[in-house]
Amino acid sequence: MPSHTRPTLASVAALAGVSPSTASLAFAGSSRVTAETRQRVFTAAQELGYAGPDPLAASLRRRRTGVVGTFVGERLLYAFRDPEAIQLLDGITEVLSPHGVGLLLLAGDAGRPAQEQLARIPLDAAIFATCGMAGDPALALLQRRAVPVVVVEGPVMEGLPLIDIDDRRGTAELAGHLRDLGHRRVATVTMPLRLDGTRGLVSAEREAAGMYRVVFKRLAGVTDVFGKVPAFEVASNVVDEGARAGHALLDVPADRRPTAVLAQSDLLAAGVLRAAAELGLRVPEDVSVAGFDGADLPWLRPTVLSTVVQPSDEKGRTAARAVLDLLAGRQPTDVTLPVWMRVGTTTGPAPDSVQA
Amino acid sequence: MPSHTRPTLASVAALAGVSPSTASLAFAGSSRVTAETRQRVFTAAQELGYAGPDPLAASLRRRRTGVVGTFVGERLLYAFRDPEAIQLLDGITEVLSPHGVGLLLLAGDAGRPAQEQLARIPLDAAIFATCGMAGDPALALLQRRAVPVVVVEGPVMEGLPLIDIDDRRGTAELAGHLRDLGHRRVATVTMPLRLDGTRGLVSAEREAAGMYRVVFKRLAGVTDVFGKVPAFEVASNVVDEGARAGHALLDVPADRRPTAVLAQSDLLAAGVLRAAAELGLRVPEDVSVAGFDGADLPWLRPTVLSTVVQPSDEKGRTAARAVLDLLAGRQPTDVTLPVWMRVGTTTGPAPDSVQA
DNA sequence: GGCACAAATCGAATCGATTCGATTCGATCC
DNA sequence: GGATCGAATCGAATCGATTCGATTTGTGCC
Repeated sequence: MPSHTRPTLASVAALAGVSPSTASLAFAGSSRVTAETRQRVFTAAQELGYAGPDPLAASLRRRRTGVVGTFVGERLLYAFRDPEAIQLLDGITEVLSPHGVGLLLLAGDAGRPAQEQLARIPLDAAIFATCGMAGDPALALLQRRAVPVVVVEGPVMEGLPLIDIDDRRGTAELAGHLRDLGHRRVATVTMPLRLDGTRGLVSAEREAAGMYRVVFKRLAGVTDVFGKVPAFEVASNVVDEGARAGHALLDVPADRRPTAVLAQSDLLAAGVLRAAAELGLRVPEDVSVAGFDGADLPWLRPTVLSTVVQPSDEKGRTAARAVLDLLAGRQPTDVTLPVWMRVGTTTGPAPDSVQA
Repeated sequence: MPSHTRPTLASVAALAGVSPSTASLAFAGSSRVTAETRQRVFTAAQELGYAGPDPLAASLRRRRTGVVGTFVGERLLYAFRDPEAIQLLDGITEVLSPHGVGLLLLAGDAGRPAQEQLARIPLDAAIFATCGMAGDPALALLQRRAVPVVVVEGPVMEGLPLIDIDDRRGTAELAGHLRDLGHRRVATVTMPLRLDGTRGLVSAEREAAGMYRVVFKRLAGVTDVFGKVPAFEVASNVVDEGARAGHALLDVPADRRPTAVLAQSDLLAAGVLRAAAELGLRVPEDVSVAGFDGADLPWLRPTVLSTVVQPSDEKGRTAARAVLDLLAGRQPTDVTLPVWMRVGTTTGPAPDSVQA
C-alpha cells in the first residue's frame, strides 16, 4: 500500500532498487538506461501512483518552465475580439506548441495585480505584442528579471529584438490610392494614444502625449500623402468605438464631411461602415472607408474592405521563432515584415471629383 | 561591483547583513520585519541588481505557481473565433486576475506534443472548458498528477466539480417556440461529435460514437419536441462550416426543405443565415433559423438571431471561483446555470401553416 | 534589579527533482 | 591473464527560495 505522502522520484527509485539519478534518467527517456531498468522504474512508479517528475522541481533544476508569457493589449476581452490579435496568437502558438511551450496570456498595461502576478509567475520568455507602450512597467520588470523579451510592434528598446511591420509605407500607399481617386477631404480614426478612455479629435498636445508607436506610424502614413488631417481617437480598438468615431466624423453637413475615412484597423473601419449605414450614406458613393490589418472578417461579406493587409500570422510565427532563438542562446535579428494594399469595395472615386 | 553570477536571495541577505530568512520575510512584505531592516535589504538588492525572489524556487517551496491551465476546444484559433468561448475566458480572467493567477491557454484534445507539454508545465489547477471529451487523455494525466480540475460543460467525472448549463431545457424551449409557429419539418446542425473532420448527416452509429456531452444535450432538447430530426454535423464550430451545413440542408426542393433550422451555436446559425442568403431564401419568411449561445455578434446587425442565451461570462466566473475554492482546499459544488430563450428576427411562422 | 513577554531575527530543514563526474562491471583485445 | 574500453549506474552537489521553531534583543512591570 502506497504511503500517504505524495510519492517522489526518490521513493520510486527506492522501490525499484535504483538510485534517484537512474530513475530520473529513466523518466527522461535517456538511452543510457537499460530497457529493463526503465521498466522496473515504471512499474514501481505505477505501484506508488507516481505520475512522473514534479514539473516544478524539474523546472527549478533545469531553469526552464516551458511557459512563454504573451502580453496582449488592454483587457484580454478586447484582444480576444480583435481578429488581428487572434491571428497573431495563432501564429505564435503554431510555432511554440511543437516545442512543448505553453502560452500564458497576460493583459498588458494592466494595474497592480498584474504586476504582482508578473513577479510571481515563472516565465522563460515574454512576447510584448502590440500593446507595449513606451516605458511599460511590466517591461521594465521583465528586464530586471533578465527574462528574454521579444517586442512586436512595440516600443523600440535597446537590445530587445523587434518584430515590426511597414505600417507607414502601407498606410501611405492606401492614402495615395484615395488621393488618386480624387479624395481631398479625408479624416482618420486612430487607435488609442493612451489607455485612459479618452475619445475625440486628437489635439497637438494629446498627440505629443501618445504612448504607442503603431498609432504614430499609421498617422505618419496618412500625413505623408495628405498632410495633417483630422484624427479621431477612439477609447479602444473595437467595432462600437469605430461606429462612434464614424458618427462623429460623418454626421455633419455634406460640404464639411470627409469623403474618405482611413481607420487604423479593420475593426474601427467596420464601425465606420456601420455608422455610415446608420446615417444613410452609401459606401463608397458618398464616402470611402478603409482599414488596416486585412484579417478575415467573414461577417462583412459581401463587402470587401479596402485595407492594408499585414501578415499577422507570420508576425506571430516570427516572434515565436525569435523567442526560440533567445531561449537557445542565439540573438535574433530585428525583422520588418511587408504589408500590402488590398483595394476592396469600400473605396471609390470622391463624390466631388465625379461632379467636377 | 556585483559578481558575475546572478544574485540570489542569499547573496542579497549577506550584503545586507541579515539572514536569508529575514531577507525572504522582507520581500514577502511581512510585518514581522522592521521597516529599517527591510530598507537595508532592498538597498542591497538594488546594489546587486536583484529583482526579487526567483519565482521558480519560490513556487517549488510553497507548492504553488499562480498558473491555471485552461483547455479550450480544438485548435486555439477556433476558440479565439468563438465569441462564446471568449466570453467564458473573459469571465475566468475577471475572477482569477485579482488573485494574481495567470491563464495558461492549452489546446484541448490535442496530440502528443500537447501531452508532453502538459506533463512538464507547472500548473496549480486546470479548467476543462467545453472541449472536454469523455476519457480525454489530458484529463487523465491531470488526475494522475493530482491537479485540481474544474470541468465546464464537459464529461461528468466522479469527484470533479462540474459547471454546466441547462442546454436541454433551453433548446427544448426554443424548439417549442418553433413548433408553436407551425414548424413541422425542422433540421438541426450539430457541433462535432468527434474531432475527426467528419461532416454530414448524423447516422445512428455516428451518434453512438459521439464524445461530447454538450452535443447530446442540445440534440436531446430538439428531440424532446420534434422527435428525431435530420441532424447535420459540422467539422468544427465556425461560420463557414455552418454555411456548408446550411447549403446541404437548404439547397433541396422546397417541399423537402426544412422550414426551420436549429443550429447548436450562433456561429453555425450565422453560417446557415449566410447559406440561406446565398440560396435566395428569405429569413424568416422561407426558413427560420435559430442558434445557441446568445453572445453578442455585432456584425449580424440589424438581424437579431433567435437563440438560447447562456450566461457565458458567469459560467467563466463560476468556474474560476470553483478553482479558487479548490486551491483554498474547499470542495466546490456542481452548478447548473440557467439559460433563456431570446426570440429575434430570424424565426417566424412556418410557410406551410401560413398557406394553410 | 530581576522576570516575563513580545518583537525581531536567525538556523536549518525542506520543496523534488537534474546532472556531472566518478564508479562498477563485463566484455573485448592482444 | 591483465589492460582497456564502453555501458550502465550511482553519489553528491545544486537549483533558490520558504518556513517553522528556536534564539536573541528590548521593554514593561512589580
